[in-house]
Amino acid sequence: MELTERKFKILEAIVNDYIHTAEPIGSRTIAKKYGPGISSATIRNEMSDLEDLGLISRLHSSSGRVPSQKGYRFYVDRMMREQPLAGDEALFLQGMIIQNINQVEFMMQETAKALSRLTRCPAIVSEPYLKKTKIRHLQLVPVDERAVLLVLVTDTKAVKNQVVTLPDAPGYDVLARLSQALNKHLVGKNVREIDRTCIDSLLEVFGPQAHMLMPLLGIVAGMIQAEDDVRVFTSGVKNILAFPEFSDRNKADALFQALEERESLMSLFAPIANASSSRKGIQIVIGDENDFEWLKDCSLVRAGYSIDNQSTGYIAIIGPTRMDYAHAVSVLTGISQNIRQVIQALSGGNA
Amino acid sequence: MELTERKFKILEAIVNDYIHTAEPIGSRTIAKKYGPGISSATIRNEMSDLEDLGLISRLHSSSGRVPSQKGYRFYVDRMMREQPLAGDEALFLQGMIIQNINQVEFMMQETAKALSRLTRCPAIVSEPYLKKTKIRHLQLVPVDERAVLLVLVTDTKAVKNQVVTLPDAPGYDVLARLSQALNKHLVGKNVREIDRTCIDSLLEVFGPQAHMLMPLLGIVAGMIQAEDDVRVFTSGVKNILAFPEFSDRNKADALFQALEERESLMSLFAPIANASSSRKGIQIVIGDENDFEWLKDCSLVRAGYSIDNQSTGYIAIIGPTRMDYAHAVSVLTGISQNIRQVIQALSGGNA
DNA sequence: GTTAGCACTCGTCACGAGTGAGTGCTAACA
DNA sequence: TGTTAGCACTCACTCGTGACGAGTGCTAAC
Repeated sequence: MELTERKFKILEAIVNDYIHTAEPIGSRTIAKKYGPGISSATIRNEMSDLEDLGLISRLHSSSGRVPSQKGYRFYVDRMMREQPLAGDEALFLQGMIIQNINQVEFMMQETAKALSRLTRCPAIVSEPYLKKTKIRHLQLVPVDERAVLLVLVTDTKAVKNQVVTLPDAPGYDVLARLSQALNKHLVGKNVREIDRTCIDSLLEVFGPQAHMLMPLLGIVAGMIQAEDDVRVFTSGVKNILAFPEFSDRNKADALFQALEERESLMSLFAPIANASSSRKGIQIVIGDENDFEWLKDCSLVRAGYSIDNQSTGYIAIIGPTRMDYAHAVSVLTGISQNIRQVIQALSGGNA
Repeated sequence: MELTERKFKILEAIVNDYIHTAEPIGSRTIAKKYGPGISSATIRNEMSDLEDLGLISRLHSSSGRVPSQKGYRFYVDRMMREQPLAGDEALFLQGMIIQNINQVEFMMQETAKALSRLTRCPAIVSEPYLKKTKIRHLQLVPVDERAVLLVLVTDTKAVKNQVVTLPDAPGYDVLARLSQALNKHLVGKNVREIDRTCIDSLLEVFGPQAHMLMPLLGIVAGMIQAEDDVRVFTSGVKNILAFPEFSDRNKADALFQALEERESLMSLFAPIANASSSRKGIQIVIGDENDFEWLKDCSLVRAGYSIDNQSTGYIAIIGPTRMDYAHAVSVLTGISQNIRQVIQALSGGNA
């Protein structure tokens, strides 16, 4: 779709205005902003064309125009300009790299908070997805006669733990041997690398007491395979109330509900099938393009954050389709870089 | 304050009605419900007396009456009847005692969910407060050359962990000795019992390498002393939107804000100074009785849950002053008993 | 192709009448 | 002395109406 320079500018004016005011834009308003060289009547003609193209629409016959979903998509793909973070925003992010953060959980929560504060939208952050994370250490901690706590440390210093009940009561020596064997064979591997070969050689080494090993292996596999174990953090959910498009109780309700449920939050981080743009690693899904009913009135802007250039977790915000995409993109870019720095610091690594 | 039988019944009718309808109650409405033996005019006279006593009030000169805060307090302390859980509610709770819950975190979240679902109010649940919980096991897990992960298991099977950087790089043997020493001297103790004497004897035993022990002791102390480490879970925050008294955006906003911040949530579990009733271990704080500005329009109903009759954690709900106190009390009672059962199962103990 | 002018549409706001739920007061009654 | 019926009064709420204004499309002139 090609537009004349003037139509392009008019569409841009409509989108920008509507993003900030949530009010339909009339021809006269644009004529004034666009400069004295053009009359409102001309703008009206142009707007009529834009409407025919499906880029803008009207709420009723005599209202101003609002961008359509197609219009937003056009804007995001073709018109949105890169926007540097405002000075105070950049400073805010600087301050976020707090020293002595040694709990991934805390860092995630703080990230979500920063994200929602800067964008004024609900923010969702998922912790690093273990699938691509390596096991750094495994430890068995006795809890009960037959129960042990299996602690798994990843290379991002995230810690998972689960109590496992063993078939026999393991002596101290057996526990030590189990620990050693698990570490020897599993440390340094990610999920893909824990395959049949690996497990077989582990069982072989352990010989007669292999039956003690099995439940542990199951749990280790479960802990890293199951997406279930990835924690998701939200912040600023109430921000949706500030958008007039959610003043309808029912719409807000559905969103709130979804944002409280882990399952629906995880679905935000699924691969995106529908049309969406990916620019500098930022994906934008607008309105109907979303797969889930509760998101049809919203747009999702998300980014993966990465360690050593491997994507391992997601940050995202949700807002009305009218949201300030350009600003969202710059904030997400900034924050995902931030996380990378912090995680690298955490894992004590040199990038 | 003594009331005649009739005034008592009228007040009761007003409170009960208002709790369920949120509409001011008129004399005629009461006359009809109260039975045919009394006229609305008489009720009006009685209501006038109740108003003089400060138990009910009017929104404007010709409106019906609503209970005042003092009226709710009177109701809670003197009139509220014990109410058994409804059959389906009891069943719901039964179903909650899920097998194989071996993560305290998950259990807490489920509890909050149940609480908010049954009361239709925002629910807040704090995990067991370590101050009264005993250390079951300590473990040092190597993470880096100089960094170790300190894992602390409590007798409720809750697990805390934190990465500690040591002054020297500890060898494997040193780590083992550290682990042993910590366990020998700290296991089975709660915070009060980790005193100077305990620490001194620990340092003495360890002799020349005491400097390695100090940072660890600091962290252990921090982990259990700091109330900071108690996690708080919420659920059903959006429920406040269903109450007409929070249709005002600003009121809802303040509440949402507070319910997202750990600090304000923790304050809900502080000792209660003001007037409040405690009945079967349930505390009720009504409106202005609350210490915090953001709670002045709400009532708080909370209960401690306990293991071996020691209070260790809290569950609570927040609602409008008009909330259904009797029902809240029965739900909180049921759930706190539930938690006790689950935790006992978790800690593998025989009550 | 652009623009001024004009008739038309439609949402919003302010106003006023009507309605109904509720009250207090008074006088009569048991 | 307590209870009740009747009545005048208050006040929030609803609904219809008219004025207003922002916006449009169409037409004719430039």
